[in-house]
Amino acid sequence: MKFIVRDTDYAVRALVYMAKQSLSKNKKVFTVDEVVREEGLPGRFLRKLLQTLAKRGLLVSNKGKKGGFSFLKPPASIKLTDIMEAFQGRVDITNCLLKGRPCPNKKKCILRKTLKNINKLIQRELEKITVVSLLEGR
Amino acid sequence: MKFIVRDTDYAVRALVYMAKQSLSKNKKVFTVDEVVREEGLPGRFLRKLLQTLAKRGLLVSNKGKKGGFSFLKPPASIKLTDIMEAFQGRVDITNCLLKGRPCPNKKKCILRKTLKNINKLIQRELEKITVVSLLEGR
DNA sequence: AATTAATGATACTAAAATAGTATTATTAAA
DNA sequence: TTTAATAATACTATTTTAGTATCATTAATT
Repeated sequence: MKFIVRDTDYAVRALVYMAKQSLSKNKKVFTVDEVVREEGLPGRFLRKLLQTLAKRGLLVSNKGKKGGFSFLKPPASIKLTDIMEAFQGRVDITNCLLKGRPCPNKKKCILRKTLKNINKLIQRELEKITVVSLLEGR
Repeated sequence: MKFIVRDTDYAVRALVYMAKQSLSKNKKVFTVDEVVREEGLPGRFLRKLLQTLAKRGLLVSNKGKKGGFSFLKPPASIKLTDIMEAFQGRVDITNCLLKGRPCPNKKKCILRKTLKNINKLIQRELEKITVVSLLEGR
């Protein structure tokens, strides 16, 4: 079950690396190439991901020599859900299918109710996880 | 987020229909064509799905004239998770990616722990849902 | 015995999603 | 002016999804 997509996964790795360097060495600016070297991620692809995070207001980007990406929001305030939303939308496991047509049973569907409740819980739990908590393992 | 795949969705619809007829009219055997007519699902596709359920031991199939599918397990004992497992494996949202390579951080990854706990909870909740509870909406 | 109406098994296929790559433009420092 | 970075956007290969198609088998009916 693909709950966390690859984009999110790669972005998390990049951010955790950046947070680590930022907290331990007070490093501020990171080029895509550096992160790629350290984390072994595909370069052009990661660049696109970091661009997305910049558009989302989690990072700032600076062009030109000495340019790169840095945190706009402090990494302790970046939730896993922020990153997930950037790449896969809000957590939503309540999908019903049936070929585009609306489910004729939406109102009384017990599955839907259950999934909605589970969804809230997932949301709450994932909001507790931040880039820093991922780094520190707690 | 694709939590319930189309196969599962279609299979659930078929089984709920069958359970309804079974409980209200004491109907026992259902052809694919009948279910397709009533539920508007793609025929050849549904046939494959019901075959899978038969292999899984939820249904029995009978070939030939007057053949069709009928419940092996009573519909009140068929859990949503049984159906999901047939088509999408066990509920597992704890996937880590990184291009095939094992995540170097598996042990202390807080995300992994959190997802494992959530996963257990989802499993427990979905096991409460059966074909009959879906039919009755409770 | 032949016909009909059902499933069984398996191969095939079109479309969409995923996971990237490639190219050209822009920008800022040295 | 050169170099080293990101920005934007188009392109592409692979995989997954959502089916369809074909032929075989089986059992009841005639």
